[in-house]
Amino acid sequence: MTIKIFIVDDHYMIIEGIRSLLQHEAGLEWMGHAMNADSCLAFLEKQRPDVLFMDVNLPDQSGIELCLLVKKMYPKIHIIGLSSFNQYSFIQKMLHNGASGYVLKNATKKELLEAIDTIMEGKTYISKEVEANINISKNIGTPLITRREKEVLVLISDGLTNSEIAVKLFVSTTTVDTHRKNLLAKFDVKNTAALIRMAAQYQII
Amino acid sequence: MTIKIFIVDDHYMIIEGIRSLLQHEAGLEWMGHAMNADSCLAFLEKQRPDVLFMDVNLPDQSGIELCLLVKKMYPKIHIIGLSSFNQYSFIQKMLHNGASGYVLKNATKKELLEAIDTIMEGKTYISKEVEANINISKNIGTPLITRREKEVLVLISDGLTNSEIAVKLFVSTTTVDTHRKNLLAKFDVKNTAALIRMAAQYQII
DNA sequence: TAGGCAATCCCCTAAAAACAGGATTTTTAA
DNA sequence: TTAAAAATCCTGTTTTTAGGGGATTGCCTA
Repeated sequence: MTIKIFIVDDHYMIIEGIRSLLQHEAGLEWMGHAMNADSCLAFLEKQRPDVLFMDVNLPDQSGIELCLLVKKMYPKIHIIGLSSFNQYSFIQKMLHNGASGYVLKNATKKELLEAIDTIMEGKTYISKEVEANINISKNIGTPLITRREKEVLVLISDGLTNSEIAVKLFVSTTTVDTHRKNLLAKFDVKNTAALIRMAAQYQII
Repeated sequence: MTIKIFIVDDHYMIIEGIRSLLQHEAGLEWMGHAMNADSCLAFLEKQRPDVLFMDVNLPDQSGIELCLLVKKMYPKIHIIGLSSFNQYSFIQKMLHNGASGYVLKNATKKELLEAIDTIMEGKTYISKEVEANINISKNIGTPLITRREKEVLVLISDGLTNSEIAVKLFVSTTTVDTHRKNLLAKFDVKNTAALIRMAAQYQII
């Protein structure tokens, strides 16, 4: 039984890279690629791969959302998250949304084959490099902020004051102030400057 | 006459991707790859490609520095910068350090061939996508800040208050305040939050 | 050698953010 | 369905920034 492989990624070189690494592998069948979420979904309407490599960042829709969608519609498809960044928040979200694995875009052929084997057995594959980072991230702790907190954070970084944010979000200034306090606490910083720098580093803004 | 191609990139898939796109192209000779600056330099001691694709981010040394080094030692090699990010500061630095071109990692085969042709004619190749971004970046204009202002900016982003910065720099708090005011004016923002976000975007901090 | 710029310092006021310590109501997820 | 989490609101006080004015020194260069 051959394992059917499909990939959705907007980077042509990654598609070619993975294809080049896997195409002639025994037991694998290369079904092709899509370069955005829409064409990926269109493809899945007609054909079903066993393994779907999915870029976390797609042009039309985030891979994180697409992952949830695909898993809901076709639960049998095993999804492997694909990203240049070893970023805990992405990995966490992909796995939460049903991905069975996560590999970086600098993975070797050996790693890819290992990933495919592992997830076809129903297990979860996380490359060692990523795993190490998860532990670090858990320790350092990328703050888990809520939707509303993120909204506020973005508006703060836009240069708005509490009262301006309050007007924009139709809430009281004290509410905004509370969100702000929580953000400072979650990021463990003592003022806005440090908050914004960390948010930028974590790529939240 | 065949054009000899070499690549230095730590992402295996990018290497394979480019190889897959170019390897069987008439007139091109694929020399191989290096995955870090050191092995790239070691390779160049023995062989000389005509075109060298160079990742901006390498594990042991930044591609920006490597570019300068390679150009100094082997001026005849044409370097094409390679990056996932359409970031003006990188592009600018690569070109300043002698690169002849800059392409993104989602380039198509056509684009790569165009890039190679263009730079072999001695011209500079910048993909349209990147070019558009350069113009935007130039218009927005990274503010010209002084040494001292940058010092203050970094300390602000560390979360220090004016008085803490004053102690650290052995100056009065009013001095720090003045620098801060000048920073706000130069970045054309009205508070610290927006200042830090811009500084992060411009990669000043 | 004069003008420009960087770096330093000062005063004052108003606005904003940080700190403290609450409370209530919705949502969400186990 | 129920407990936890998120979102909302409040009253205070203190600290820090922002905005408005200045001024002096020293260095570089046109």
